[in-house]
Amino acid sequence: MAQSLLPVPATSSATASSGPFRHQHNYAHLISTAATFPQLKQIHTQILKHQHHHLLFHLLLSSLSFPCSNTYSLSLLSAVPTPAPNLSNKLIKHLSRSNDPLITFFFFRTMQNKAFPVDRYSFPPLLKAASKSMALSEGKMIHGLASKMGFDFDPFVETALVGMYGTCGHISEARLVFDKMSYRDVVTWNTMIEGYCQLGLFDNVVALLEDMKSSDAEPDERIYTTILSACARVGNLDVGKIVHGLIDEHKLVIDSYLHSALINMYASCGAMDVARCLYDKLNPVNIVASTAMVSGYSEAGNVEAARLIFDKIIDKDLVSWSAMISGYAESDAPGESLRIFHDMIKSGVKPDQVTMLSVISACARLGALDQAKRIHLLVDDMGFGKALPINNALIDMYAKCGYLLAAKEVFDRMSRKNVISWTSMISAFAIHGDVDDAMNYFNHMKREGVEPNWVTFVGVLYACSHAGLVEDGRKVFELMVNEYGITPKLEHYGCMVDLYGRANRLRDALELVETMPMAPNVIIWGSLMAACRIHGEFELGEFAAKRVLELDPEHDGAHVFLSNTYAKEKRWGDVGEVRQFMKHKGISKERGCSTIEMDGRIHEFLTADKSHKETVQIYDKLDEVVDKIKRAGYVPNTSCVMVDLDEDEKGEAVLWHSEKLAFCYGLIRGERDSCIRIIKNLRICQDCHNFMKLSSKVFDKEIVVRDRTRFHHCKDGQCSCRDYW
DNA sequence: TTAGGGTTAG
Repeated sequence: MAQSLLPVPATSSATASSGPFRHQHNYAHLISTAATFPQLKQIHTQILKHQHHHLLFHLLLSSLSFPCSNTYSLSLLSAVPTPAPNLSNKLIKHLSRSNDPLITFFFFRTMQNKAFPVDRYSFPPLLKAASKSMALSEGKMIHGLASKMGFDFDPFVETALVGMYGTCGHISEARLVFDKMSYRDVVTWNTMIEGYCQLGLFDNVVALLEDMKSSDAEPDERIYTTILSACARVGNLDVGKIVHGLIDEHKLVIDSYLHSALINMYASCGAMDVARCLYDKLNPVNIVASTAMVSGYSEAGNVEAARLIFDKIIDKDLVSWSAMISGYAESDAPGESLRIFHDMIKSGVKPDQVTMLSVISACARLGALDQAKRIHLLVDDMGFGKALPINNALIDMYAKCGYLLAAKEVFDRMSRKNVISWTSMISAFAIHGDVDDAMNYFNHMKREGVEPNWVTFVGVLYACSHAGLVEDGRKVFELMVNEYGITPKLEHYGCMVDLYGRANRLRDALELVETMPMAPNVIIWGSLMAACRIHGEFELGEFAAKRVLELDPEHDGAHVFLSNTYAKEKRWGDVGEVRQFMKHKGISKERGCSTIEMDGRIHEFLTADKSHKETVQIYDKLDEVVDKIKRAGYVPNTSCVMVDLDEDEKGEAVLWHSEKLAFCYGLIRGERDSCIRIIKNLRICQDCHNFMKLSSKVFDKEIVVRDRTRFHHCKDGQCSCRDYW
């Protein structure tokens, strides 16, 4: 769009006697309406020409609203005559509210050198600037100056000090100032409470609310809004309910802020029923409350409900779009996340870095490499290519799209790396079964002085587990506890149980489950159960499956495991009971689903799927593939199928697994491609694994399959997992 | 019209 020009260009014939620059009020108007930085500079030229130097101060204020003009503004500051105190303070306030409040102190130093007036009104905005930029040392400096000038007993200054110390995390110093105050109003109380809220010190918050009762100040809706927002952030439903109770008790008027804060608190704490009830009473709804509902539903795993609310938001803003994009990115429908993202672009709302993090994460989940590459280019175009969190996400994305080399390239090109970068890379090696590099990078990061955190250890243990390195895993676990002082979490125990289980050390696995300091969850029992299936330990497996069902009565895997186990042992009564229960509850084995990306589109195949428009060719190709690999030694392995089908049925059930269909489609459409990439929702079965290995040799293709937990790179008849998975 | 406090994602 063309930028509006000045009414009369500075190079025109406008002089002191004619045109818009003749009168001072015209300057004032021009300064306030200047739309571009060059326009402002033109006005500057005219001001100097006509010697209206007292207008330079207005010009200075105005120049602050243009980005990247700090040097210019500072030079203006050196030239302006000393203003009245109110104007001087206006400048400080302006600076403190800018996007880069830290510059306030550069300007303030110049102002002091030029002997600009400083009075008690100067201090609150100066302290605000320190808070906003978390600049404790600047804040202390201002505190010192306030004391020197005798303003540190002004209630406004004191409140600002409480705010500054609170924001900078020095809560006891904030409290010290607070306690010494002779007069506290509701804002002071709120500022102190906010400090405690930021640190999640809710006991202090509740105590302070209690103290307020014996003070002159009554808690108002703003205080409650502050607390509710903090409760929402950390998911503290208990205190949130207490606050809700107090609001009702005091019959406070619930304005839209407070109403939205209540909705947000309940939604963030997962209490969607209450949130919904409040939301339905909110009239008119507002974008904040609606966005809170979108996030709440998404987090609760109910993206459909989130979408219904999202669709009704009239003027969607960056936050609401991003909430929906993030909701889908973490759901089972990451493709929808990308579609919404494109809608957002079309609607003209500009994504920010955080939106892009969700989009990258959606790509990672989707595993679609071409999409991923396009998003990477887009992120670079948007200027986010150097941002650390973006690069960390890109590492994860490429790794999960099966392109380990690209992940490593991103990592190598990063000028700054943090623990997340290293951890992402270690986890990348882990899911690709490259335990040596996972270990190398782990040692390398330590040499670089980057301290591993609990997530790093999950990655390293995961790598050990996938490679069956029991002793190494044990050593890493001990290192974590003894040398890094990290208390093992459920995730670490999960890795260890998996490690022992897969390595057929089921007794060790069970012992760990029974002695770990917290209650094992479904994943842990499920992992033990899976290990028992692999190693044919049906008695222990039955025990584990029953523990799984205690925690999740509708767990499909446990029911299937029990049913198969009972059938193997010819306990037909038990088989019938399990089947009956599953039928009654509508539980069935999760249907296998594989996707393959072709010509920029994602093609999805379910087990025995016949809905694809090239179904006939795909099944023909399947017959052809089976013929060819049989000559290379392929023998169908039906051990993963429900055991009471007859052998023919079993053969077909295995033959039509979704990854085989996706592979055949890849063969048909990607003749020239040397690599076929498939994403599968479940673990790959023995038969498909063998099928892929042999196909990689017979058709001379690299086949990359991502299953629920790891990658299989099949080439020349071998798999990177070395058949251990 | 010279100063201090509130809501949404990651």
